[in-house]
Amino acid sequence: MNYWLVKSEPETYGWHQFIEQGRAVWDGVRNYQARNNLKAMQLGDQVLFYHSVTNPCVVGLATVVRESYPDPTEVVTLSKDGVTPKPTQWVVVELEPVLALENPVSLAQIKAEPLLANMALVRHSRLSVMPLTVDEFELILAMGQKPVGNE
DNA sequence: GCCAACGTTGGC
DNA sequence: GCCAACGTTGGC
Repeated sequence: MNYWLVKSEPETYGWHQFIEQGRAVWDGVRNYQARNNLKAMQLGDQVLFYHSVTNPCVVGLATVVRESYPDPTEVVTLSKDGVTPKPTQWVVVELEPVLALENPVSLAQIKAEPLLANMALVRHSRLSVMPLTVDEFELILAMGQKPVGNE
């Protein structure tokens, strides 16, 4: 079992849309490090869903329901001979929602927590798919399920 | 809306 | 292979 965090801009694809659809094809990732993380995801892995840009916070928990396969949104390009398609290089996974956090865990809270200081979210703010340690994962989940005002 | 950080591209 | 220019992401 592995633990991950994925980012999405709520204006583009937010948690509520994810809930309505009940399943998401996590496409459009165009960064090698993030892609390698997608490839490493396994069925049943736990994935925190993070809203970036607007009120940045972890809003929910998802799980991997299909492992990586070529990204259908990738534009197919041809090799120099003009005939052979280049192998696709980007991948997607499919996710399903598990639960919404009662209290979204803000980036400010994460930054204020010394145990979370090593997260890629803090150290490499532009990475959109990142691994978490089990401790980081469980701590954020616990923070998100505490009653309001009890930090 | 601004800006810093980072990744990618292209000229040399 | 280096580096400047540029585009994008994301925090504030």
